[in-house]
Amino acid sequence: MFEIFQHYISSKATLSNEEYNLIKSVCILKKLRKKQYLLQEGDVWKYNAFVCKGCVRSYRLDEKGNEHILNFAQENWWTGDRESLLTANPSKLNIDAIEDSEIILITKDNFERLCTQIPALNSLINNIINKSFITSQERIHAAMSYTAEEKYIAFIEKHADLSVRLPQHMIASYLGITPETLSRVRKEIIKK
Amino acid sequence: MFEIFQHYISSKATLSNEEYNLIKSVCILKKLRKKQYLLQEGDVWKYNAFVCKGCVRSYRLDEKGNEHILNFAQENWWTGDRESLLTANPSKLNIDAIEDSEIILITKDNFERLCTQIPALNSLINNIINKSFITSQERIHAAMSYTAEEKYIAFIEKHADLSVRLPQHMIASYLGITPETLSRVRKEIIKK
DNA sequence: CGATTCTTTGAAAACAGTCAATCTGTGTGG
DNA sequence: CCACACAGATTGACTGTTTTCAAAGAATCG
Repeated sequence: MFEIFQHYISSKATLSNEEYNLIKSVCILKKLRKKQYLLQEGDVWKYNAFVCKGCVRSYRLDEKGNEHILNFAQENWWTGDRESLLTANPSKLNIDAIEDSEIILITKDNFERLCTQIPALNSLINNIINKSFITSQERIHAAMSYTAEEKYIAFIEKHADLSVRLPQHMIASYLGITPETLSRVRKEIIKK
Repeated sequence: MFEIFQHYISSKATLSNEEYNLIKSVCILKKLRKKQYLLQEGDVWKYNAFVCKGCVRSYRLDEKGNEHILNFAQENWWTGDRESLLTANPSKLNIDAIEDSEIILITKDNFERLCTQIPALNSLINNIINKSFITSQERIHAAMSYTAEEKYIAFIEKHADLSVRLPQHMIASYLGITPETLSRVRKEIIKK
């Protein structure tokens, strides 16, 4: 399982064997069954988490109890709650597994230590945060200016891989529309 | 004008006089008249920009030519287009001044050099990006699960200072609703 | 299989958008 | 200093998209 993480890192940076060993020594391996929680609302999140296998989603609940998916994370992507991690406040997020998954966890303290010891890892993770920020800006724009149909088309174009392994109602939740609307949108698209 | 920037930095980190001088030596001062562009769609953005005085907005245009405001930046906040900065792609954003403003620009190259020379500045800016990311996640959630009224109330609660200096139609644009809807929402709120 | 979960469909309702007209306030030029 | 122009805000009537609620099909899993 660590090999997957190592392979990911090596595609982004050049590290020595000692450095990999250093990283490996603080990795916590976690297997999740489908539907199992990685994080529940109210808990404080204390890790950096890397998805080696499977897929997880992070979502919030509104006052009416509706789920709103904020992010998916499949193989070779990061997950967690940066807000709770940084502020140590109880998380507003839930994260659970959409499929049986394997996750590597590194505690905040260990991760920070790694980052000072391995600058390349530090810039790697800063890069990820930058990308995440850019992605969210794009998503805000989509949420504000796209119709339901445009949102869906943009999603399957950008996330072709994800869109085939996710149930439709989760895509709907991610796009901020109801499953019924998504079903109708798809019907319209197929017509064309 | 640099004093404002210096004051901001000193509230977040402790730097030596030489370090401040180093920063000052690469600062480009830019004054903007109201409505003047800082960045226009299609240009490549190459700076880190800090607002000393005034207020700017960044927005995108959709196919119909409607403006959608992504961010405001008032005194002591950063602006720019991180996507264009990182990828060197032409920007999809426009940034212009809502009020007469004074901005400090630092070119990408100079900023990176500063960050390696002054680690505290590096972590300061990483902190900002983290916060920006958290803010956008919050905004995505709001866009997906709030009604127009809830969006507006959340906005004026979170941005009391901004809400009094912005024209209503810009707030509407930021919230992803029409000026007419915002006007009606306000009417409803006053009623209560 | 049987049970649960997911998707589809229909009809009605709600919310926000559009278009157009009017009102308000501000600033500029004569 | 007034008048006019202009940008912004409000209001009304109407439209359209999406939601809601309910029910029926389809698919998946133990």
